Amino acid sequence: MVLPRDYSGQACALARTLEIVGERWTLLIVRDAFFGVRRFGEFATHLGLPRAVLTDRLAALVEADVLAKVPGTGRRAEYELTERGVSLWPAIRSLMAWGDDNYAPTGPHREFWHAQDGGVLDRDGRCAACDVLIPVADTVVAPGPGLGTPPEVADPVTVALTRPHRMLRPLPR
Amino acid sequence: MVLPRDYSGQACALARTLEIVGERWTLLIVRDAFFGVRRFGEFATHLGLPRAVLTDRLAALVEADVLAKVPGTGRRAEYELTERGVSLWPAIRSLMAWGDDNYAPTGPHREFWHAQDGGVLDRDGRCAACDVLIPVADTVVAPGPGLGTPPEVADPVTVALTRPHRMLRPLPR
DNA sequence: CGAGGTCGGTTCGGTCGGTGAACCGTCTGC
DNA sequence: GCAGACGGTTCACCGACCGAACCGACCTCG
Repeated sequence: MVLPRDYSGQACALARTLEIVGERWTLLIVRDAFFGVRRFGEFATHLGLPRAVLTDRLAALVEADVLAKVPGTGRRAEYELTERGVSLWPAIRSLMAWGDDNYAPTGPHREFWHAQDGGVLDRDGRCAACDVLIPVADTVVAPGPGLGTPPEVADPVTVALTRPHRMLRPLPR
Repeated sequence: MVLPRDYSGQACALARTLEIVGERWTLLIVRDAFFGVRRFGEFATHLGLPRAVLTDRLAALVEADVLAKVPGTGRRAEYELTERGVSLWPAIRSLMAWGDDNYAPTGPHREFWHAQDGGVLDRDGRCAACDVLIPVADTVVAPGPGLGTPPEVADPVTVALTRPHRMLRPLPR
């Protein structure tokens, strides 16, 4: 789509938001960043999108201050969510919840736990055990009942994403 | 974009959601539906999108059971949010809030009030006056400090959307 | 009843973005 | 030093989007 390079004239916060994260693939890239994906190749193999598009999207997200390009190990760059990027979490969480509600007859694809006490989080991010709003960084993402088993031979990124792990932490490599 | 006709292989609730509402214009159409827009021509004039695209999007939303095509006055059809469509509100609200937080230096574009007591709603939809979660149908949408004044000569739909009114109710014509 | 206007929608040609595969230079690990 | 991994670019093809013109059904008014 030219999804959102601009929604000209739309004096609306939603239109402005979609100019940033409304293009094809963009929200999936951001979601993966929440789940710990950080390197170009990891995004490419997990999402299976054309590399030229990935280059374009990452640059746009850095430009918009949603991701930051930071030097990683061995001089390879990594992409890391900024504070602005992390603040997108409630919106992404809501969209996932809607998808689970409507298209996951066997239950949600993923669950979220409070890292400190293991309590399950509701869709607003409140812990069932301690009844407190949990920041994303203290959240563990884990496969839910609706997440089918991945194909026998899956790439290492998909495998790493399918086991419980702390959000925002780089995937083990 | 082929935005989301399919994100093949993505066993993820977010990808599934974006297949439905991730294409260019789709979420803006749904937002307008929340604000009371119901007729083909109203969507077309307010959004300024190609009519062929609007035809396509409305059909897809009806097919996905987000909108329902109902007979209106004088045999003209109207498009109305279904229960499934209404349940998209938290996600849309979150995306708008993010846009306001990051790109509205003078304050939010819109405010939401509890229709019964006039209390201001926070971004989770809780009323500051009575401290209860307010359903969308009991919400009034009103211009906020960040919403610039529309151009002198604005179309009637834009004008109607710029004054406080109950959500989900058809716009006065 | 006939003319003009409104409305919902389709058609069409031009343009733009996405797709997928091949290619390239740098860096890493052995 | 060499082979492979990695991040990124290039290119040709294709489908979606854009904008304007067109169309038929219905409404309104004289």
